[in-house]
Amino acid sequence: MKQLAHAPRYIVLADELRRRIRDGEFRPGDRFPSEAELCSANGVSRGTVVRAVEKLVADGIVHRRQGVGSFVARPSLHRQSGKLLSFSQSASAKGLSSRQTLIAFGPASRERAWQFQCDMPAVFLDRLRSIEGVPCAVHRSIIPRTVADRLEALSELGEAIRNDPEFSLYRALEAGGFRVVEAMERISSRLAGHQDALHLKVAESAPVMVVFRRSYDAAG
Amino acid sequence: MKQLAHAPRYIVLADELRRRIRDGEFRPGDRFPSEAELCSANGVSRGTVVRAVEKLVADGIVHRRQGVGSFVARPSLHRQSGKLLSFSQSASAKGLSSRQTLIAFGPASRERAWQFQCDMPAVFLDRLRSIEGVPCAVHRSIIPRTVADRLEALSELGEAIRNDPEFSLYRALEAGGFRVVEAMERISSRLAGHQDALHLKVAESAPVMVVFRRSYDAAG
DNA sequence: CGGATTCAGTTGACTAGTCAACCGAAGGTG
DNA sequence: CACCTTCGGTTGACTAGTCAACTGAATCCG
Repeated sequence: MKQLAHAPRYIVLADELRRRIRDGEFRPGDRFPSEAELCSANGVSRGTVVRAVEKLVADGIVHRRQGVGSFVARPSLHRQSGKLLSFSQSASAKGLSSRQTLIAFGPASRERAWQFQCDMPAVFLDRLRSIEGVPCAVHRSIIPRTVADRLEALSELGEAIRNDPEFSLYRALEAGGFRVVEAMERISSRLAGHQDALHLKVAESAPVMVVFRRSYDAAG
Repeated sequence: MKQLAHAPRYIVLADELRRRIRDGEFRPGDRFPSEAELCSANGVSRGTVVRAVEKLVADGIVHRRQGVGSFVARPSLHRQSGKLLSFSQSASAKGLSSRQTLIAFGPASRERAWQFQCDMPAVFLDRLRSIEGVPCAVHRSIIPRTVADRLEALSELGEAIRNDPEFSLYRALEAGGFRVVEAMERISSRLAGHQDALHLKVAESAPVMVVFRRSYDAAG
C-alpha cells in the first residue's frame, strides 16, 4: 500500500508552479520564468523542468513559444462548449437508459477544487455513469459550498443519488434555483488508474476519457 | 513557408511504429519491442524512443507497464460513448443556433484515415462549428468512400454545406440510408496550430479541444 | 511442496550537457 | 526612413549515460 514513497520531482515542481500561479504570483499573460531560471532556482536539470512545464501546458495553464518564452495562459472563454446537455439528458434523448452509482463524495481539498479553477470551499461528487448497463464514464463534480448548501443537505444528496438511478445533478441544481447556462469543458484522455479500472471494469491502463466541465449559472 | 525542414526523429519513429502496427506487424496484445531494442534498431537514444512511444501511448495505441514492457493496445470498445448527439442536435436542443462553414474537404490520405482507424479509401471534411456566432470547434470527419459515394456527389455535398448553415452530416447520412448507431470518441486537447488559430479566431497556441469521433452504422 | 530470495529485464526518473530553430530587439547601411 | 544583419535569449530536439522501482521467473531452502 505504501504508495507514498515520494512523487517525482517534475510533478512536485509542476504542482508548486501551479500553486504559485493560483496564488497570483504569476498573472495571466505574465512571462513565466525561463527554463534555465527554473533549473537553477530548483536545483534540477532542464529535462525535469521541461517535463514539469509540459504538464502545465497540457493542463492549459501555460503556453510556450519557441524563441520567446513561456507565459501564463489567459483563461480562455473559447473553451466554452455549446454542448451543454447533461449526461442523463443526452442519453434519454437517444432513447437509452442511463444509470449511475455514487462512488464517493465529501469536502473537496483545495487542490482538487483548484483543478476546476474553483477557489472556494467545495464538495466533490464522483459518480459512475452507465449507458444501457455499460459503465462508460466516471464523473467528478465540484460544487461550491455556497451552492451545495442551498441544495438538500449533502447527506440527503448522497441518498438521492443512491436511491434514484435517474438522478440528474442538473435537475437537482435547477430545483435548488440554479439555472446552468454555460459550461467550460476541458477534456483529456489518460490511462485508467487502479481506481478507474475497478469502477469501469476495464483492463487497467486502458485509455479512458477525462472530461472536465465547469458550469456557470446565470449569475456566474 | 519552408515548413518542410524535417520532422523530429521521435515523430518519425512514432509514425513508423504506428505504421507497423497498422500493417499488422504487431498485433493487439503483442509485446512491443523494448525501449533498448528500439534504441539500437533505430540508432537513437532512449530519450527519443521514450518520446515516440509516449506519443503512441497518448493516442491509446500502446500501453506500458513499468517492469514489464510495452504492449499493443487492444482496440477498446469501452471508448464507445453513449453521448451520440450530433453537434447540431445538441445545440438546437438547447435552443441555440449552430452554424458551420466548410474549411476543406477532399480525399483523405491513408495516414489521415488511419488516425480514425479507418483503413479504406475515404474523404475528409473539415468544418468550423459555431454556437451563437462564437466559433468553438473544428470538426474533422472521415467518411469511407463507399459511404460517401452513396451520398450526393461530393461536390454537391460541399455545396450543401456551404449553402445550408443548418446542414447536419448525420441528417445527410440518414437521408442516404445510413443509420448511425454508435460512435467511438477519442478526445484530446492540444495547442492551436496556425490553421486552427486562423479559423477559430483565437490567440494562437490557445488550448483547443480535438474530438475524434468514429461512428458506426448498424452494419458496422 | 510452498514460501522466501535472488536475478535479469523492463520502464520511470533524472542528469549535464550539445546543437538547432526561432524570435525580438538593437544596430548598421544604403 | 526602410531594409538587412547580428546577437542574446529562449525553447525544441537529442545524447549517453546513471540509478531507482517494479515485475516475473527462476532458484534456493526448510
